[in-house]
Amino acid sequence: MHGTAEQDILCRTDLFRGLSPDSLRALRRSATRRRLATQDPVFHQGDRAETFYVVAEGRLRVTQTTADGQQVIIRYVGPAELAGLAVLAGDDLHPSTATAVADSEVIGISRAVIREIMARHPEVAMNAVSVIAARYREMQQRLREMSTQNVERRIAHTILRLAREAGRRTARGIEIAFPLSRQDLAEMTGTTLHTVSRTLSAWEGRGLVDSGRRRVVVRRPHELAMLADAAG
Amino acid sequence: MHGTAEQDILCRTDLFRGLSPDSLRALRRSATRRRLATQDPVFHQGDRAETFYVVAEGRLRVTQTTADGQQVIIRYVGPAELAGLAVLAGDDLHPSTATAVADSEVIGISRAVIREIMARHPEVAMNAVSVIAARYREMQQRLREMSTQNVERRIAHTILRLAREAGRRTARGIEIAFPLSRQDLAEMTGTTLHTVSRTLSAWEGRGLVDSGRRRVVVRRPHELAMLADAAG
DNA sequence: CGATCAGTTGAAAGTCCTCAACACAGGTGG
DNA sequence: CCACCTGTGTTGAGGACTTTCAACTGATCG
Repeated sequence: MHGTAEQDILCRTDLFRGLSPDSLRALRRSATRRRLATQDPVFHQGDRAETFYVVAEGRLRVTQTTADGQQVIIRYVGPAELAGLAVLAGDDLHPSTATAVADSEVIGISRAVIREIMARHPEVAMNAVSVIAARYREMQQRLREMSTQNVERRIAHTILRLAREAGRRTARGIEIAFPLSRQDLAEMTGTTLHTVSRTLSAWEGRGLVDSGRRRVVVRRPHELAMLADAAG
Repeated sequence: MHGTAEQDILCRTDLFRGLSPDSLRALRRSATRRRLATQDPVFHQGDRAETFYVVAEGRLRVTQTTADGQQVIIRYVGPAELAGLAVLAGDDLHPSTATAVADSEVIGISRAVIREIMARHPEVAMNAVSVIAARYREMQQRLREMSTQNVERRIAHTILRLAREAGRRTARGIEIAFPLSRQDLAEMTGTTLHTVSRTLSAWEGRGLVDSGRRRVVVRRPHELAMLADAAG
């Protein structure tokens, strides 16, 4: 059962798109599966980059910590997405930390195996180029947001993005389907948890969102999007 | 003469490292060379991504413009570096604009050619992964700076980076070897030209830098680095 | 030599952060 | 079962940092 799910996940990733069933089977044999509880670490910033991971189920948070201990969230990684891209590039060390934010299952693939696959199957190497280029573009967009938008718009954009990636339709609106605290949002938008709290309170007063302890529901996505695209 | 220089540049890029002399010769034949004067555009945000460029000489500025016309500088690109990475990933459109900031020479390579080379020579595709991953890491670092540091430290980091990439030793200190205005620095650090001007004036008063019309010289790199790494 | 571009600086205003105090939920252990 | 402890969230007050607005200076270029 799980074996099948695993293969499904692998062939549904952008990275392995187009790889032959035979190669996928071989890959699956050399991959390791790991179950994670909430808060379990996958790898740490500064670890040797020996293995990267495909998320089969659940969600990881990828963070970087500065010399003086401040943390920023680079990204959340969901099913069929990758964590540990440094391994694809052959870098020595993981530049970031990955942690499960929900019960998760990941498939680990070693540097040796993926490098060999890329060397033998150029289409996989070219997929890797596309995957990393997509992340690069994402990062450019966030940099642009950080450079040009005020805090409120950045929070709005961030919540809308998360709702798109990990939203669950409910009676009350679109619920972000993993625990998300004020502090988390602050680390994604370059602000403080206090400012996030004030902003969400204001939105709650206007009926745009409904939020509480590590929980955010977007009640009026369209109005929130208007706010995100307004000047300022 | 130029032919030789051109081949030198191509085989000195990280992208084509390890490619055989024969393939390099073939590549050189299908590449186009273009001379650019200061301010000449190379490609525009939104253009079809048909060609990417290796800088043979000079320097390009890569920017993104927001819907409301604000500009941010993604990066400066110097000799042996690439502009137009979207082409490598097979994306449809250039997400950014590249412009010469000095008299330059670039070598253009079409999407069809590079995709074919990557398909035939997996080592080039893997090089491409490394090149883009390095850019991704750079972008992560800048995002972290934007998220956690005040304006003064961001400007300090930015100037030190430019001095490292494009610095020229002079009697007075390390001079950034291309025209760089207050506005440019503002677009790299997410602030305004006024704040950059005030900051540089203060530094000038302390003898850290020497700057003027589109010109920055770092007089005391070490002290500037201390400032860049201090808290705040 | 006039027009334009780049830079400087003061004053006022605004955004956002810091500090502080409190509220509330959920789990733990007595 | 309840008291406590910790993690999370809220909100006020004050202040720091940065922007905005404005006026001015000097350099560059046709």
